[in-house]
Amino acid sequence: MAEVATRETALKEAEAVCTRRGAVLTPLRRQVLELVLRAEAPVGAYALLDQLKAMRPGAAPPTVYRALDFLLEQGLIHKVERLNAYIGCNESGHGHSHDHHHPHQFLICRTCGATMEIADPAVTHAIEAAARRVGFVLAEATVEIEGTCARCAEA
Amino acid sequence: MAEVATRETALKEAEAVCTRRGAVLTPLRRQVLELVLRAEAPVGAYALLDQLKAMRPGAAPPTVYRALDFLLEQGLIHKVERLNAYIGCNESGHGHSHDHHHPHQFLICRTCGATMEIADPAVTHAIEAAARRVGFVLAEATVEIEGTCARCAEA
DNA sequence: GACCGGGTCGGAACATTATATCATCAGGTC
DNA sequence: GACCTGATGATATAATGTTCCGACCCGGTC
Repeated sequence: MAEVATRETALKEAEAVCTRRGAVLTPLRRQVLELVLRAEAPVGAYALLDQLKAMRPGAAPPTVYRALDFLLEQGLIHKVERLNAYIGCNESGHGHSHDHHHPHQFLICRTCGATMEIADPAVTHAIEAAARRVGFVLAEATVEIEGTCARCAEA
Repeated sequence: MAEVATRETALKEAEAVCTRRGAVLTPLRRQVLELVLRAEAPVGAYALLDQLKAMRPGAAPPTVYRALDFLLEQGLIHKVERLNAYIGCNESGHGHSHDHHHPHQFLICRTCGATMEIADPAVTHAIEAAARRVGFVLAEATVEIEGTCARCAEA
């Protein structure tokens, strides 16, 4: 499967990114990251916890949330606010080498749940301009677009 | 205070909007709407519940959530996903007469908590274009911009 | 070696946000 | 009156997220 290869690559790169920054991708954090990457759609913290318990019987909510916080901090995953769920950061294409927080947008399919990350410069620019116009100093923008993905729309 | 007048107007208009649609702005719903409008910043459901209890001793979570669902449905309030909080819909300026769901964006100040609703056509258009480009059928977009508002930035 | 300090993790309890379910009541319709 | 519908009352429970304390490891430093 191609996805497996992609995931392996992503994990290796995550490792590299952390090392470069003096952060440590511990086995626990790596496991959680792998679970997030393995999922087809954004995953909830407690779904991750359930899976994690198979490997680590003692796992509790803080176990997962600490790992997620770390991964969010490092920009390796994102949180989808509308779903209270987490998704692997997809850098493909755009030139951010895992910036801690890079501008991005999500397309969330209501039918199949698949969530796609894009980084549209026009959207980013329009948001920056809108903020500037009212003297607002932008720190981070959440853009979550809900609807029907191409595949589900034609079916 | 000007805000009181504004609020009165908003409540009257809400009443009118509901009637026009055959929906009923019951006393409970009206009270919840008023509490939301009265708040300076987005309010959580349980904060509303606490206030509501003063007027309705029997109020429970479903009491508030049902009212909020109705108000969301009617487009009289919005939910701020990043804060799990609710805010009155501000139509001022743009021409939507309480559409059920009109495109809008939030500017959330991390310092003072104030949250401003805007409706920037460029942002809306860029999002529509981005979705169309990948064959995504847009239903609704959440745009929540966090940062520092003009007032807090200069202070 | 002994000691300290930071970072990580285990584990219990708790806080916050939201929903499910069933009962009740008022108003309209047949 | 019997029946339906929409709104609310009331209890319980689910889902999501945090606080707190203590243990442990590891890299310095004396």
